[in-house]
Amino acid sequence: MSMVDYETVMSAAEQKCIQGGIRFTKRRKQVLSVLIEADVALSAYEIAERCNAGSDSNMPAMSVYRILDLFQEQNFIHKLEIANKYVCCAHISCSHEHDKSQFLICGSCRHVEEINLCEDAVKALQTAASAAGFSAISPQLEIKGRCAQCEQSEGQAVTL
Amino acid sequence: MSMVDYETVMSAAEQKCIQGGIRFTKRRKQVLSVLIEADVALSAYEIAERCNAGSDSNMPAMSVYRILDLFQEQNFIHKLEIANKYVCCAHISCSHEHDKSQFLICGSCRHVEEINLCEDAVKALQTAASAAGFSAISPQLEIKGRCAQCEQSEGQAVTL
DNA sequence: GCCCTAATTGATATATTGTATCTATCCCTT
DNA sequence: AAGGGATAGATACAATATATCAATTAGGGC
Repeated sequence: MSMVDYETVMSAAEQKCIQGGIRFTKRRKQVLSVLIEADVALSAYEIAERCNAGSDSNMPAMSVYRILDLFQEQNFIHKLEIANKYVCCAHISCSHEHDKSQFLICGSCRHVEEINLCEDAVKALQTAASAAGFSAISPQLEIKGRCAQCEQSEGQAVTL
Repeated sequence: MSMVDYETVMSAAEQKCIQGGIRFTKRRKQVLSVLIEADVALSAYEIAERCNAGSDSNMPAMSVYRILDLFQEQNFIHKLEIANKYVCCAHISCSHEHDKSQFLICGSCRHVEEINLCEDAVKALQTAASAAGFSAISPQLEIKGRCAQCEQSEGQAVTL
């Protein structure tokens, strides 16, 4: 996520770990670093690769999964289920409530924008869900699309 | 999808295949049958299992994937990407344009409802997407939730 | 009807994503 | 320093999906 400041996020994460009685270990720092510096969503195996790229580190994919689980519980990251990939939360260092997360996911370049829908739109979704008998809908909404850059560079060729 | 009539859908599919110069083979009929009769979303391997259940048939999973690809092109089915599962389109036998598909997916029992959002809500999504630089968003929207039945039977235990 | 071609299916291998389980190590507390 | 919980390592395996090439089937022109 290109909009976040590395140091700010890392120290915010560290603070939240301390407050939660959780260690912010070397492994966890590695994983979070990779996610902060990525400007696209990454799979667990891609995260492992990036951790290991050009270094002596040996991050097993299984550790990545464990750390991703922990980070999701802590709201440090989000899993994009339509892509089976992970992104750093755009609001780790804010005091946001994380009561909802809405993502635009570019099907071409995998760039992700975390957006905020207006209340009315969210309510419309909830109303439609209620009408269909769904009393509780997930606060996470994922919308696949095509970012402006890809739209421009590839013209009309839309492969969602 | 419990709301569709088996014969109506099968013959509609057959007609569309003929019109499209595509064969509606035994294999393809098997897969579509299974999807029509399922009231939840199924994975490709689950479809293969059901094709083979209690019969001499030997449907390989690879064939299922090929047929699912074809059916998606023909708009006979939808892939739910947040679940990696497949459902029969609720509108095969209608003359709908299939310009949009919106799904509510129960995270507990996997029951799926294909709904129609009001135009305003759809426009709100598009507006939010445009503001974030996404000029083209997918017409398919997937919302994870919890159906009324699961909500009732499992009380407050929400595991989305 | 027969053959040619294209569509369809069979069969096998492999890639990708994710879970389960058990052991070893680290680090904090006492 | 020792005990114990949190963390990490290691291995196996399950679930989902793609790639590839060969075999078979079905229609269309002769």
